[in-house]
Amino acid sequence: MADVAQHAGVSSQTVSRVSNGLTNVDESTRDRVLASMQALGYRPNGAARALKSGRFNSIGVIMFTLGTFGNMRTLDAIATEAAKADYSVTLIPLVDQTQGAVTGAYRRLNDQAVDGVVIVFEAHLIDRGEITLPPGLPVVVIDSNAGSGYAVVDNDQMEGARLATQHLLDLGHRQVHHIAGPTTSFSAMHRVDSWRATLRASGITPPSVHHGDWSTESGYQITLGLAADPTVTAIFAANDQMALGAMRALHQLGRDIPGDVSVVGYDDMEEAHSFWPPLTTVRQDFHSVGRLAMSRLFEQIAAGGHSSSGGVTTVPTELVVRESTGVARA
Amino acid sequence: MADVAQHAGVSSQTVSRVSNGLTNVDESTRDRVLASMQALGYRPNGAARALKSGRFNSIGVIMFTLGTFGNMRTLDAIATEAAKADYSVTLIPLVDQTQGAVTGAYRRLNDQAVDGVVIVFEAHLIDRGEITLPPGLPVVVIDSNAGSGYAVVDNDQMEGARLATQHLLDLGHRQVHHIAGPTTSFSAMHRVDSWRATLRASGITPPSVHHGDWSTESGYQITLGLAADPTVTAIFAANDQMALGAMRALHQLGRDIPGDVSVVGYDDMEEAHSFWPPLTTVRQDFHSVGRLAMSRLFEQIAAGGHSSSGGVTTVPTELVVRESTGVARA
DNA sequence: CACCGCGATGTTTGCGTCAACATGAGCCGC
DNA sequence: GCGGCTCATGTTGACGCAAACATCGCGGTG
Repeated sequence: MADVAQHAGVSSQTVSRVSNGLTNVDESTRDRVLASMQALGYRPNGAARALKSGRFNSIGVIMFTLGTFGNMRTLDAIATEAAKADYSVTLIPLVDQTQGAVTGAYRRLNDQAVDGVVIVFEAHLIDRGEITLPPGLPVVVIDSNAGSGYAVVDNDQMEGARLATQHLLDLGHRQVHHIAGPTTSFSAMHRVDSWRATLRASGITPPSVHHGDWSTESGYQITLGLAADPTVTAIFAANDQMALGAMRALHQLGRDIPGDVSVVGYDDMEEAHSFWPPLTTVRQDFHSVGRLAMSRLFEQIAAGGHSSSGGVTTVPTELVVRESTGVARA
Repeated sequence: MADVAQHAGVSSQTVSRVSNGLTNVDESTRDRVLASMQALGYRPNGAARALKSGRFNSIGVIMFTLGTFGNMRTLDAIATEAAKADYSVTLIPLVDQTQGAVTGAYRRLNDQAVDGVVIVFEAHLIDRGEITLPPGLPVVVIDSNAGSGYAVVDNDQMEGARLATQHLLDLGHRQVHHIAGPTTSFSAMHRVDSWRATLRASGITPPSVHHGDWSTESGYQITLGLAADPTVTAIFAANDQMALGAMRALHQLGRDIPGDVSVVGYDDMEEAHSFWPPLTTVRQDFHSVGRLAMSRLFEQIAAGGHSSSGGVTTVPTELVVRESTGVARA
């Protein structure tokens, strides 16, 4: 900066003013400074600026895996929103759920300069004390609803599962089987609860639940078992991948979809409308989740990080009916 | 930091030494300092550290979209590698390809403190001068091979397309049709070139190419047109999504896969083995790409960012044969 | 016993920037 | 014509940390 100042024949403070776009600089001086900046290839040092201002214009995102459709879409939305507000996004991946990995992320979080964090994973790890956040740091949790004091933004899991289950009942199916996500996932457990409640509301005793691990393979294996029973006519899978695996198993067993068995997924990933048959599924609005998470985070940052508003913001879900569901056989 | 020093009855420099894990501190002193740090909830200020050291322990990733399978897998690998080396990853999304968006990212890049950047998009934008990187900043480009002076890491697109095409020829198909990615993508164009070359090597005149936009929908639409011609027995799609769309169109038209038409994809996304039928595809090793990109970037960082080694590192691809391809009808 | 060396710790200084205050030149109005 | 005002610009100091250097105490050595 001093070099630029000398080159332009002004003081460094004037360079600072130009670089920050302040108005009280004479136009000719501004031009001269800009030219010098160009000539010397000057770029402001973000670290020094952050040091002075105490703001980093950066938010951290903590997640276990980029591998799931939902996380990815959420991250995309967060990054987009952050960019609009002139914030950058720093990724803090947790390689696995062991204590060591969590501790490492914690250290990286501390070292790193962020104004706030978004946690995209099951927050019970926080509750169980397996991860500790610096006090006073603005935090928003996505895709979970631990009873923690943190702000939470989530898709309406209860409503989504209800819509899916009710849709199958409305088509005349007498029973709806559920391929759930892992028991460690709050989202998965909410969908299970809501599926059960919806069946009970229609006077149906819920069958036993089958837990997969979100993968197509687990959906395939579980369905191979389920479909051995010819009375099974309706399957609700907790995500589109497991629904895809289920459909593969049904195809392989020669069962017609939806003639013999109806299948509903969850997520509405891009590919779902091109599955064979096109998949009826519950659309999650990840973009809104990301947007709302960011706006709640920005609120906290603006408030100095002291408003520990632990409310839950819920984003509505929507059933998308395609061709993998049909009326039950008579 | 001063507070901690006073609380522990030492100088701030000793606190600094403890915080950086230097060895020349008496054990009792270290314990005392650590206790004080805990008690006062002290966490080091990354900005100040970066300011002093000139290192940010952070690398930037520039990408247009998180929405494609390949980008997401690559990002995952990069984040994992970075974490191992104690670097964090800062996302710099480019909302669209307009000049404005690129300029915005450029500004953000300058403001942001990064030790190097990985560019995950078509680098011809750099060549065309639509984006300018600060001189001396270590750069690695992924998924492209612009003739720019930058280090490039990429999957072996030529080999992958050759494997796919040759596989279909080996099965006895007399002609292989290609659903390509958009013309703006280097990867897509390489696959086109290699597909053509492989056909010509067998004395076959390549048919006209059809460009999709990577989406299932575009694969579906193009295949609807292609399959109107009953002599079409083999389709090679430039990614798995378009292959999925192609299979949907074929199902809809009542064509058997692979009895009537064989389909090959590209990427080997998780879901591909659960498509119906399970998709024969070319597996790209995104993890290796991310790993190699990071190691080349770290080399440059270690060398002070001055080694503009513009070499291309190629990662081998592999054909995964499943059930969407079969011998040609007699 | 004077001296050296070494390891633990303290002191000083400056990284690049910007807020706060200081300066100084031009302008207005009475 | 001079006080007071505005606006452009310069000067100073501080943000939190760590490199470089200074100091201190202790044990060993000739």
